[in-house]
Amino acid sequence: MEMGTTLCGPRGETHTVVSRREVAQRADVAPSHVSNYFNRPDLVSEKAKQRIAAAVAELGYVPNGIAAELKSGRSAVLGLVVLDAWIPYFAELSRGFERTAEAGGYSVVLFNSGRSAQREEAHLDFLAARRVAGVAIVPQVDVSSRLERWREDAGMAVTILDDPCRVGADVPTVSLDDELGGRLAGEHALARGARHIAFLGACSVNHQVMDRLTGVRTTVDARGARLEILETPDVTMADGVDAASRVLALSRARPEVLVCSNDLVALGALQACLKAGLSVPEDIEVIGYDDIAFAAQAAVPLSTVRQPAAEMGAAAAELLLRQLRGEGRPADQRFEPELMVRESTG
Amino acid sequence: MEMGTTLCGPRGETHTVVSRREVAQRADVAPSHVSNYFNRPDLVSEKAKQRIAAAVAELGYVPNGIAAELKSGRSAVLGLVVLDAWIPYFAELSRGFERTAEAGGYSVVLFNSGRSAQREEAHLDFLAARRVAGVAIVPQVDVSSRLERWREDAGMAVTILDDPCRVGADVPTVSLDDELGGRLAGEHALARGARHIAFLGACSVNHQVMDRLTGVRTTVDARGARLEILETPDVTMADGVDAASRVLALSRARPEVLVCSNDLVALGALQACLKAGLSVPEDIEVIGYDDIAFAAQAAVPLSTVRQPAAEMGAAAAELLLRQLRGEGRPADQRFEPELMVRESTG
DNA sequence: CGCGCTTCTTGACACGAGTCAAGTGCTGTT
DNA sequence: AACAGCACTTGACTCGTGTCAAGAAGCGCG
Repeated sequence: MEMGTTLCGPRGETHTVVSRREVAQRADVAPSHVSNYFNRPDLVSEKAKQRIAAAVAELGYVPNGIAAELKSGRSAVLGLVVLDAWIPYFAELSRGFERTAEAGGYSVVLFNSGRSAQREEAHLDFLAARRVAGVAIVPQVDVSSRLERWREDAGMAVTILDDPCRVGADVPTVSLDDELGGRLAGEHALARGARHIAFLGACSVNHQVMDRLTGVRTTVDARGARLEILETPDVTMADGVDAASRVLALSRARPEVLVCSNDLVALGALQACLKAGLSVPEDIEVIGYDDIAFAAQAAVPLSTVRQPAAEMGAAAAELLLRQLRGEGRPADQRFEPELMVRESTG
Repeated sequence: MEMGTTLCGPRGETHTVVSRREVAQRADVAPSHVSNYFNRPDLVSEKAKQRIAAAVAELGYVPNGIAAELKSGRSAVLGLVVLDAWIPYFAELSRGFERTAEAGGYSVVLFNSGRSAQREEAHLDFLAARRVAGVAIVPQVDVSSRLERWREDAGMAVTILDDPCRVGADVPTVSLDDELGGRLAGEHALARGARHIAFLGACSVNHQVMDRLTGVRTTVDARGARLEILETPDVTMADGVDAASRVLALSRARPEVLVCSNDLVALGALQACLKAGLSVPEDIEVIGYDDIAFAAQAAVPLSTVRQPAAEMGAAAAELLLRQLRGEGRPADQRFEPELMVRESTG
């Protein structure tokens, strides 16, 4: 008897994958009864249960989830697309998302766009093709109209983790007031008497960073202080080291405070300052953004603007779950940043 | 005409998902020709191509990847199960894995077991049901026999990121010599004249940590020095703070070096020491493990035993790809740790 | 014995694609 | 005019499941 699908390996070796037909045959029941055994066990007699259980064990049968999904038309999976999961902020966010999604009975597949619009699109294509139940994304470019169509036409749950005013179409968002975050950082710096501030970050690459800069600029302009901007290609520690070195190389008129677009840049800048023999905060102050776990733990504990990453991830998942429970289009979720004052600003 | 699958939302709203049938009808071709359009465009005339393309665009048709997978029996996805993706070491590892997998044409789904055997099993169930092409796992318990069966019976690619001697069955592994790592740390400490060493970590929870401890113990015993062990529940910074505090509370006979089971614990321990008014490395020395990016960046740059996380992740993916290319059971990959001496040990 | 009722059990039919042998035109050659 | 050859196009079948109406078996009751 040649049963089971035979897969031929690349070297000609063959493997047989067990399907419910073989199980049914061995247990001497109809194939559909094996289905009942898994999905509606109350319909199956004790005797049949035992025989099927034995056959399943002997053959090592695992129901094919793909076929089940095909039949039901949608899979119990939520997709999460972030910029870079290895940046602690996104790692935290993913963690919160995953916890909530799992509690709601969904699995999570995680993707990094790596800030590439191309990869972002490829990942969305993948998720769309898999008929995933819902998608949350920290977008690099505006994908809202596409997601809106998914929501409207296909009934998918979608959420964008970005400022609603950046989002063209009508898609639920989870966001944090980055401009306020920038103002908090700026005001804190000015309150400590600064007249010359440098902003370090990838301003032109990223909305959020731009908003933070706008917030800083608002406060600086209001007080007639001086703002210098140091553009970085990315927001890693190396970028921070680099940008800070550039600042310090300017012999005349060194800024009193370095406001950084995130904690990684700030940690890099901090390192560069210390290495240059400056002491923080006496000679120069540093402010970060995000409040990752390592901020409090740096050579000089870092003052920073806290984003509640895990909560935001959880909120995104919650928004998807609400849509999937059929509660309509949920309201946008807006979070507020919080200033954390530590030693790097005295 | 009522075409397309109609999904009924929980509130009674309906959505129609476009299938190739509607596209075919609108383009006035046979459904199977739409298949040709996507998979063998050379068979399709220019005229038909245009009509199909138009229909696809107008209806927003996205081929159902689930159905395609069902037909082919396997999906172009690799699963990666790690303990905690938000621990920097695993984040790095995932990054390496993802890069290599993607270069090989596979998508990656990432799971955290959170050190729970239950969740680990649930994730493996999920991957098995999805007929994923390959699975790599950093195991919490011994899952090797199960994976071996997958490889033998179903022709799946599998890899375990663990010491081969911990792995019962015949499954390709990627590992690092943790005992050597422990010896490196121990020898370094002793070479600096230490006679009393404390080891901080979750020894009983984790093979790797236990091996590191064994390595340390070997060197310590060989020199007749004293070794004290501080068990922690997990390997977070908080655990490090806690364990170090316990060490410092012992008024008599403070150890000269704290050897930690990973960098997070070491960073926590470092913080606790500094807060207690001790200076590092003058009053007490600290050694970590992993060499995460933040180790070099700590209050006192951290001496540590480097694990090439990204390379190990990439190696795991490569092992899977080799199996999928039909190159048989690849040889185990063994990495060597490397001592990184920084200021926390003078 | 016949009827209804409950408790299983079954076969037929989707789901949405890929595949392939068979079919339809059309062109060019003899 | 017949036919081979080529370029497309099509319908039927398959993948492994969930669902559901219909069938079977057993049982109690009148």
